[in-house]
Amino acid sequence: MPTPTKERLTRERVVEAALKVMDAEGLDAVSMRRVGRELGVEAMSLYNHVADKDALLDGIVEAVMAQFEFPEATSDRMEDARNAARAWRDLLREHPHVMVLLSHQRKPMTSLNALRPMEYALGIIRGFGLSDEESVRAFRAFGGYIQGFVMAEIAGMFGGEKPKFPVEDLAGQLPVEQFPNFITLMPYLVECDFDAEFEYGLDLMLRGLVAKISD
Amino acid sequence: MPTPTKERLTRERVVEAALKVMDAEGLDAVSMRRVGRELGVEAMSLYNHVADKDALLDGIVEAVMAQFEFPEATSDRMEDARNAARAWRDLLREHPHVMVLLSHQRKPMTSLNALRPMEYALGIIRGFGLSDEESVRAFRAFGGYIQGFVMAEIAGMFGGEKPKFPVEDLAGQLPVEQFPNFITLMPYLVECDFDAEFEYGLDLMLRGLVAKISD
DNA sequence: CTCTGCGAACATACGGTGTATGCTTACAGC
DNA sequence: GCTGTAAGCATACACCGTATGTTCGCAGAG
Repeated sequence: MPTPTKERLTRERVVEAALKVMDAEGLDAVSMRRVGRELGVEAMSLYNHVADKDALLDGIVEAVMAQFEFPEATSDRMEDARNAARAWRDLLREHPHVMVLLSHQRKPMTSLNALRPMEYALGIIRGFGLSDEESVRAFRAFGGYIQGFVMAEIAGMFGGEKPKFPVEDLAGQLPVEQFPNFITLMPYLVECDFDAEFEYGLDLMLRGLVAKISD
Repeated sequence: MPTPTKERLTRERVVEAALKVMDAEGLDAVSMRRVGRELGVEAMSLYNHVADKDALLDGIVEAVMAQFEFPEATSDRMEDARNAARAWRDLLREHPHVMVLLSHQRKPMTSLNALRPMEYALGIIRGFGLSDEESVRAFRAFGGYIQGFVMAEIAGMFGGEKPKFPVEDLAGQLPVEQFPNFITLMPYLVECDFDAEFEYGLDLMLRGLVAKISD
């Protein structure tokens, strides 16, 4: 057994360390030097296992995808769909900073680990009995919704707990006559029960889907 | 009249230059030095008009929001909703890199310019006759979908034209028995008519909404 | 007109970043 | 034990955000 204190570097260990740093200190903290330090190694040593920083970031995304927890199937297709959506949301929320990485990706992900959750979701959607083409469309629509919702959730666009919508600052200086809807809805805009809101939008899409199917 | 070649710097001019650089060369190109050069000025001069780089990036987001083009109202609520969604998508696609900025925002936007499109959308949704609380939920659901779809679209997650899904590379090495759905749907996953797909998901949500209303 | 005051623009410097290049070290196979 | 090879390291470069201190140009006062 080799000395465990000086275990060899591997691509996996490098990516894992980078993910750890990102989760703990944010995306900006993920520098080659910082990740190296996390592993007790100089920055340049990482390049023996990772082409460049972009490749490292890609590795992080892949590693996160690999953590997707496949929900158990139930007897209810609707519930399966909901569970899959929830699992995807949970995963994104567990690693909030991957959202930024996803948002400036420039190519589809192709690693098996990244594809497996996709395969899983496609299976569920096909179960609804849509045509192949429409299955793909529904898949993308749901994917878009989930990702977009979580992005807004994480980014704090919905107000909610995090920084709280600065109503008091705003309400005063807002030209009332120009923002009637905003002002009327302010009480509900200020707070946000993320779970409930997520389920609401999910329900919207699912209802639309069954409506489309029964055409 | 002051010499036009040496016009004074303003916050507006700085932000505008930064937006121009971002659109033309990407987000990474937006550095204080680069923006300064765009204006024929040293990097540090920018700090007379912008607190720091984060404030500059916030300014970019705000400037983009201000470009939102409000569609004319029609006699059809559904069509109005669709038009608003399309306008929002168009705006995001015109400045693809703001997506990244939106995704690591940490607070709601509060400038009037940023709020105006929101006010507009809230008005349309309230027109459907939902309760105040439900109007907000629907607003967030739609917003999530649109943003998420465009993010996936821009990021190239859908394959489509940009880098084309590397099917040939993938199809060969895919463990076929583990990815039956993926392989079956591959033809539709490879190509993507973004406009049509966007409309499909939008339709899904709108149908769900009317279904919910007629409960 | 000069003088003054003040904000805008600049110059410099510091500690950080990604990574190209070349060196050193340690281990695998003979 | 010797050697080839790859892993890890040290150095260096260009660029980054920005703190700090200086200089410049113009507005208003006398």
